[in-house]
Amino acid sequence: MEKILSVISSVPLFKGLPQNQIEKIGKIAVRKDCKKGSTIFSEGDKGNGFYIVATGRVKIYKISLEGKEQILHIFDRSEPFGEVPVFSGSIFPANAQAIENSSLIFFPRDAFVRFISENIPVVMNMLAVLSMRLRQFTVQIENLSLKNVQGRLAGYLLFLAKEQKSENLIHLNISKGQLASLLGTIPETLSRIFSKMNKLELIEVEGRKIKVFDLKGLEELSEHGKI
Amino acid sequence: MEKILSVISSVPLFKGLPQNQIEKIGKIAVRKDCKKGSTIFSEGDKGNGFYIVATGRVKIYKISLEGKEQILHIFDRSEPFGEVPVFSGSIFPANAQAIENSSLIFFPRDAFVRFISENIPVVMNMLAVLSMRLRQFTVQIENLSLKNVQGRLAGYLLFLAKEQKSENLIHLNISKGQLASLLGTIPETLSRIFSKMNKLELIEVEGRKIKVFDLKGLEELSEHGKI
DNA sequence: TGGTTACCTTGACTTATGTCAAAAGTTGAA
DNA sequence: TTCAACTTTTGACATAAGTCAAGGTAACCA
Repeated sequence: MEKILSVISSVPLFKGLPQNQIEKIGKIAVRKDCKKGSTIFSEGDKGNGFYIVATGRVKIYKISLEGKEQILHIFDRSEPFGEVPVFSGSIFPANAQAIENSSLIFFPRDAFVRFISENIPVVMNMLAVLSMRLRQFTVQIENLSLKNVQGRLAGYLLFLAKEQKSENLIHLNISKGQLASLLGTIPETLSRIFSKMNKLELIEVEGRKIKVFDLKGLEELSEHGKI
Repeated sequence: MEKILSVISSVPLFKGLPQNQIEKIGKIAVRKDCKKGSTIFSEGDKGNGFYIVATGRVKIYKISLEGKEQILHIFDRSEPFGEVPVFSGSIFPANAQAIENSSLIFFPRDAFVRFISENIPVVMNMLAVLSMRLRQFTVQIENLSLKNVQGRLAGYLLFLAKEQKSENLIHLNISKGQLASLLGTIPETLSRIFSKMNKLELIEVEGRKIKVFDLKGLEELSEHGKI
């Protein structure tokens, strides 16, 4: 039980809450463990609450009738997901699946709404979370419609480099197949673009490790889709 | 001044507010008139507040370096837009332009935040608004990545038919060029797909009027991208 | 009412990306 | 260690969608 509390108190969503409020919300929370590959919820399911990732990772994705997958987002430790149905309507707009063995904290809708209804700081934090997410989605829509796959990949590599604070060596945190889905393409195309970037001497790919030779070139590619 | 109040009181965002609160928020609001084609804000601008459409229409869009446009959303009467910077960071993530002569109501950030900081119902409404928008964006990302242009157009026509409660005759509320941008394509491609749908005897296009002959076919197209 | 501007359509061509199939590489459990 | 099950790569090919250029239509203003 302490473990839940320690996660809750480290989550930006509950930043600034006094200890007694943290404990209050800890009483609402329920721990759920998910094995890698297990489904957390599916599009159309009734949303009776939302989640926070305690450990592991979760992908949010859509599936076409033909079976093609588009990943909307991958959530890491201490990030909340699945809040949309809490505040609007009641069904999840997408699917969620654990991509690693994960431990989640679940907040049942009614209890949570009751809690925040008297807690302005948390509501304001939640507004900030949703706004950030909207911001990210505008970027994703822009990427899908205004950039080619090469530009999207370059942009993602730059994002990773920044996140990992490493300009020369970056590490893919998901499989290439999943990366393809996140970038809105298929593994074959992604593979071809990787080897193209190799030939252009921008990067060198070795499994999940990527050596970056030409950061400027990647930036160029990310902005114009070509060099 | 009464006009602002009448708009505010009809807006879902402020639904359920008592009259004295409506008046309070009316004192915060500022009216801004925009001619068709005028820019309301640009991506990267500092966001000092958000807007509600009183009359007219506004498009939110992104532009690539090459000049291609992707419309993210078109906002109608009584819909709020530009809230993201109010709650997260400070710059607008996209551009806004009036596509008709429009009258807007502007809410300066600081005064608005001060107001809702003591007004739980409005914050909860705002959470609902942002959640709805996230929902819409997930659909748009799904459309862009998992459907072809034909499928996206079919889906949009079905959406219009529903909105206009008319299964046989629908009316495009934007120019075909703008529709192309909303669907993530270019006018030439859109034009070709319209004439293809004509040949398939699904619809008949006459300017902005579209006669629908085969609703089932459109649904098929929207789901599978082909018949 | 005529003319200018913006909007829309059509045709010929190019290209990025997807499809299908098979080989090569990698991983992990028995 | 070995075999089976994934994952990734490669090749040949198909196709949706974009580009460029030109012509047609509709809309608007003076």
